[in-house]
Amino acid sequence: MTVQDERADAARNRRAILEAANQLFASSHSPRDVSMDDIAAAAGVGKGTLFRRFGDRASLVRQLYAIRLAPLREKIESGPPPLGPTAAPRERVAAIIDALALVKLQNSHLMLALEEGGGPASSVYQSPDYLAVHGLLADLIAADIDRHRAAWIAHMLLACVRADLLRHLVEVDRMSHAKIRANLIDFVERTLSP
Amino acid sequence: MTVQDERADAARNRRAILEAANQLFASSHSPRDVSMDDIAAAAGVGKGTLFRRFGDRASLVRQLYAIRLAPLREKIESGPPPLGPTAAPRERVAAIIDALALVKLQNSHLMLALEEGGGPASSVYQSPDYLAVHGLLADLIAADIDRHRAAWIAHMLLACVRADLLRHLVEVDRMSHAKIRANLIDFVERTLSP
DNA sequence: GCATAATACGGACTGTTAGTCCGGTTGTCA
DNA sequence: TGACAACCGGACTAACAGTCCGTATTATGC
Repeated sequence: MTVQDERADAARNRRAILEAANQLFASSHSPRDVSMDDIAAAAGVGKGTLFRRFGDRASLVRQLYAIRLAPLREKIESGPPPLGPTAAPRERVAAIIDALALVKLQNSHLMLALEEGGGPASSVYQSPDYLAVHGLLADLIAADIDRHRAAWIAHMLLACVRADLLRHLVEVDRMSHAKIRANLIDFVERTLSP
Repeated sequence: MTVQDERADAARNRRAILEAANQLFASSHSPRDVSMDDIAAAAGVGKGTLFRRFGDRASLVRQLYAIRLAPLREKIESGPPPLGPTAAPRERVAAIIDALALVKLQNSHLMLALEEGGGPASSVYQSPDYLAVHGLLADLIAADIDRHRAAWIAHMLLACVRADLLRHLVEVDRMSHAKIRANLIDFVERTLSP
């Protein structure tokens, strides 16, 4: 057992917790309805174990989020066009926004938990994930479209795919996923045009 | 004393509570740092009084918000152009977004409290205020720009003036209020152009 | 002024939650 | 197999939103 490996029981519990948390968030109307006690109980694990593994609620949610985002991250970092690095900047920005929207639509429960519960002073905007995608978008926009307003435009595009807005469009405005994505792509293209 | 008037002590306490709450939210880093006990104590009032007047935390925050928003609402409903009803739709939309951003920048503490703490399942998007301004913007956009995408565009424009985004732009990206508003106006105009 | 009833007050109380702590247990390795 | 490090569980704490009811204040009719 090398030093950074966890013990077998620890690994088993970690998986059980992630699984249970994901399940509970998915089947709850609001992330607030899911308490840490609920998650521990559903995972068949003591509360102490849950908190020792994940530190606090926000970290648990972030790990769940990271797991769901990993495939997209992979495609963006080293996949084929239009998401990968060899795509033309303009198409790549549109593809990234569309893919983000898709992931958020498909995992809205988790995304809501992430954007909501963060923690006292923790803004979504300071999370490594937001910073990374914002930085990438800003670079792409700066390279091809508008050097001066790149950071600004990147923020605006990301504001348009916030999980709570998407959720509202789906659940209250009854807009289909397809229509949301079509509108979004159109919107991005207009925004990126001169 | 007519039936809808409140007793003198009740009126005094209501004002004290609103004042104290506003003060506390303004001087706190995050709305979460301000508890209802804090507000009651600062207002020199018992907790029961606070909850009897306002029902719950979300209502209190909404009332504070409504007070700050009242002047703008007034200008939009019956003021002169560019905010009032006689303005050309395109200019009016831009003016409304700009004015909203200004109010939010000037009252960021309250706006954060509103967008954050809402309540279990209460989305910002279902509040009467959001619905009202979204409806107005959608109507204006439908009348003059794009009938088909009006509701969508209105949502996107409002997403761009969310309090937490504005706060991030100010406090982390160190963007000046003037620059934010300039970028925003430019962005809105581009969005509303064919 | 004063009696009276309606109204409002305050703070002790409840229920729930995130997060901590430590005595006991289990897995790993020699 | 034995020893020890890592891990486990759930009782515990602190803090919070929201409730309740005996007491105090206010308006009103006389």
